[in-house]
Amino acid sequence: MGGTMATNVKEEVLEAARRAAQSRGYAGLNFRELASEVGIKGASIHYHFRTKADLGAAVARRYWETSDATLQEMWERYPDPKEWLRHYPSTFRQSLENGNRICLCSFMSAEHDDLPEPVKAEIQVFAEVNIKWLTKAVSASTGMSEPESERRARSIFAAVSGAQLMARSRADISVFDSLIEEYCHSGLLPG
Amino acid sequence: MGGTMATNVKEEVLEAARRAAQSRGYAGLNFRELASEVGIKGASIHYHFRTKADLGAAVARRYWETSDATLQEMWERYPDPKEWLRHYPSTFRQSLENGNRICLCSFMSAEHDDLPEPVKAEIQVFAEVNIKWLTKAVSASTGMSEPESERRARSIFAAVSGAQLMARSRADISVFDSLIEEYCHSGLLPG
DNA sequence: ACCTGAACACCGTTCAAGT
DNA sequence: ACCTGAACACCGTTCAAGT
Repeated sequence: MGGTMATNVKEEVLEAARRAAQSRGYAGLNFRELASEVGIKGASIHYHFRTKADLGAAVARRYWETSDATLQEMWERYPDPKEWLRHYPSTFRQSLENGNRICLCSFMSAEHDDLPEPVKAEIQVFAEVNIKWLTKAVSASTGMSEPESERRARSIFAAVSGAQLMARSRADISVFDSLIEEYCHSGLLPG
Repeated sequence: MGGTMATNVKEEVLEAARRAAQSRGYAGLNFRELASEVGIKGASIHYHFRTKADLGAAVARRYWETSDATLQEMWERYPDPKEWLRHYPSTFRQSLENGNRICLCSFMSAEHDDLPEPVKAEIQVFAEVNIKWLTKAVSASTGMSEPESERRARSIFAAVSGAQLMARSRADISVFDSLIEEYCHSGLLPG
């Protein structure tokens, strides 16, 4: 009878919204469709999330929190810093595996001009969390200076995002793998 | 008098739609708004473009045709193949300069799942045209083998797209410049 | 040939009402 | 506490009808 066992409608909406937003963006989110997935009516979502902007911001916040946790786990799982960078692209690969979805941050970066401020803010945090993690990983595995590591971290983040986007446009995950391989080959990513 | 002097409503719609799509995507295109920019009513656009899908496909086709012409000009303007690659990112930079817009292909790649087939097809051609051009530029300036050059060309296209997307999310063109610089520094782009 | 009014289906949102 | 039907103002899209 613990609270954790109960189905939580709010959580289900949040999860359905995340999946939808990774497929069709913030503009593609709609209350009536999300509601029907969860088994309630469109109007009922407003009980849990006051506005669409609130839902979008909640989804984006949860998204970077999850990413943060996943990256921290990689911290602990692999002893060698070089492993960190080698495994980083797999977090983006998983979105593609999961219904050819892309990173929420990438989709919402494209939608930038039509996004409510609070949503933009949470999306920014996702990028910052990833870049901070990458900076440490680059620094630890190459011995680059801190500003150099950050510049490299940013370029890795942008390049991996671009690879994911291109793979989605072909609906072909092997495109992603080839691009990452070439990033390694060219020197952007380590060996 | 000459047909080239007459204002051409269809052309104006096409141009307004391109600008809108680079800001807000295919989903963000709307007939009433485009029409009011051109001075007609929303419904009138359907005389020139049967459906939104037809308009989208026409915009995307025109987009790769223009890109193709621009790239061919670079062919002729610069004698040294190394200049070709150095100038390639500037075509993406211009979209950012022009109202923080992004490449139509990038936005529509994100929107992949909600795109009519003919639009997807034209967008694919844009990527192919760019990759073919880049392949020649890489091959001519590095002496890499043909398959190696194409792999590198694809990774440059993906990475530059990602850099543009990230710069848009910050609404800061200097982010783009820093990323390109770091691509050069890392070896993805030449020196 | 070129354009429009009016209708349609759908959206986010609100709110009084239900349990 | 949690959900709903109905209504509202608005949107993109369509099509028969205008000139």
